[in-house]
Amino acid sequence: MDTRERILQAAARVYAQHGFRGATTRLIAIEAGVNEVSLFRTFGSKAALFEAMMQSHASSLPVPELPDIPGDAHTEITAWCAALLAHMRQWRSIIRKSFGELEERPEAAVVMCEGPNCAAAALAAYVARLQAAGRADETADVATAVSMFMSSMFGDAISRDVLPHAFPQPEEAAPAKYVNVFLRAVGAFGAGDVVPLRTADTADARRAAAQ
Amino acid sequence: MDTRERILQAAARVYAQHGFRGATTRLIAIEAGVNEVSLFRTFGSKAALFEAMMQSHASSLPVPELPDIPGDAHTEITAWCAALLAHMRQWRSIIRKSFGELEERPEAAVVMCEGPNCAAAALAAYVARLQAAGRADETADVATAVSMFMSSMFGDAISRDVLPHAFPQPEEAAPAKYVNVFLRAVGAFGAGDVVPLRTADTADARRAAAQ
DNA sequence: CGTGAAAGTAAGTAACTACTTGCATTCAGA
DNA sequence: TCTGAATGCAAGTAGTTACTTACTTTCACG
Repeated sequence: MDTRERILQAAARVYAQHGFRGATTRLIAIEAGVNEVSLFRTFGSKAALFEAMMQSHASSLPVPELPDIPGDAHTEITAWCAALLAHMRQWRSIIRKSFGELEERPEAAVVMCEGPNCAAAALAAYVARLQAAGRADETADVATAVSMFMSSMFGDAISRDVLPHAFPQPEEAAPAKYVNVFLRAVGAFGAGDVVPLRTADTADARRAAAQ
Repeated sequence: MDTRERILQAAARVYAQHGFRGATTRLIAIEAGVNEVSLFRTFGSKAALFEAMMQSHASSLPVPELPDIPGDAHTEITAWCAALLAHMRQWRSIIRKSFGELEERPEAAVVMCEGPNCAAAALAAYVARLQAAGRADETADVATAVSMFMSSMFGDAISRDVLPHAFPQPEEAAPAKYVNVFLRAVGAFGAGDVVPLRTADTADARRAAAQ
C-alpha cells in the first residue's frame, strides 16, 4: 500500500477517535507509520488531507439495493436494512464526529448523509411499488414512515453503544424488528407480507410464518 | 447574574458552537464578559467548568408528562412529542457535540441521554395503559416502536438542519405525523384514537376526525 | 473611613500544533 | 554505475492553549 493510502486510512482512524481538532498531524503520521513531513509533502496541509479523506470515503459507498419487483417484503427489506445498518454501525464514530463538527465543518456531515439519503429514496420507491401492487396501504404516510425508519437506523448506529437497552436486543435481531414495525406502519399486507393486527408479531414468529 | 452563572451559560454557548477542544477558556471568558483568570478562580480548571456545566444542564430538564389515564391518545402524545422535540431541537448543537466527543468524554453523552431515556419509559408505560384498556394491539412490538419513535425525535432534532427534506414538512406538523405513524404501528384503536387502515391518515384529517 | 472579598490587569510558563527547511538515505530504472 | 524521485531525520518557527503569579482596582459593609 502506498504512502498516500496509508495516510488516508490512518487519518480516518485517528479522526474517528479524536475528531478534526484532536487528530493531530503527528498522531496521524505515527498511526500511518510514516514521517510527519511526508504527510505535508503528500497533501500540503491538514485541511487538504481531510478533504481527500472525505472524498475517498464518499466514493467507497457500497449501497445495498432493493429489488425492482417486490417479492417477500419483510425478507427483502430486512436484508437491505441489515446491510445498511451494518454499514452505518461501522462508520458510527466518523458519523458522530462529522455531526459534532457540523457548525465548524458542515461539508463533512453533508458527505456522510449522501448514502442514507439515497437509501431513504430507495425505500420510499420500494413501498410505492408495494402500494402499486395493492400490497400496502395507499393512504399511509409513507414519507413520514420512511423518515422514521431512517432515523431509527441512524439512532441505532450511533447511540446503541451509549444506551444499549434503549434499542432492540439482541442487536442482530434489530433489523427484522424495525422492518416489522415499519411494515405495519405503512399497512403492508398480502400473502407473506404482513402480520395481521392482533396476532404474534415478534421477529421469530414472523419468520416462522414466512416459511 | 453572578459571575459563576454567567461563565456557565457562556461555556454552554461556546461549547455548542466549538466543542470541548474548540471552547477555549479565552473565548468563554470573552463571551461571559469576565476575565479569564476569574474563570480559573471560580472553577479551577476547564475540565471542572464543563463538569459543572453538564450537571447544571442535567438538573434543568423540564420533562413533559403523559396523563396517567389516557384520553385521546393522538392529541396527548402529540402534545408530549412536540414539547420533547422542541426541547431536543433547542439543545441540538450540544447533543451533537456530546455525541461527537463520546470516545474522549463519554460522560457528556450519557448526561444528554437521561432525559430522552425517561421519555421513552414514559411513552412505553402510556402505551401499556392503552393496551390494558384494550385500546392498542396487545401483540404489538411496543419496545421496538418506542425505540423507533425516540430515534425519530433524535434524528429530527439533530439532522433536520442538515437534510431538511428528509423530515416531515413543515416542521411544526412533524409531531402529529410521527404520532400518527407510531399509533398505527402499535395498533392503537378505539374511539378517537386511531385512523383505521385504508382511510385518510394525514395529520389534518386525523385532527378533524377527532373533533 | 477602613477592611476584606471579589474582580480585573499584566506578564509569563510550559506544552503543543501546523508547517518549514536542509540534508541524508534508499532504491528502482536507464 | 549514475540519476532522480520518494522518503526519513533533525531542527526550528510562529502561534495557540491551559494555567499561574503578583499586583491593583472596585465596592459593599461595619
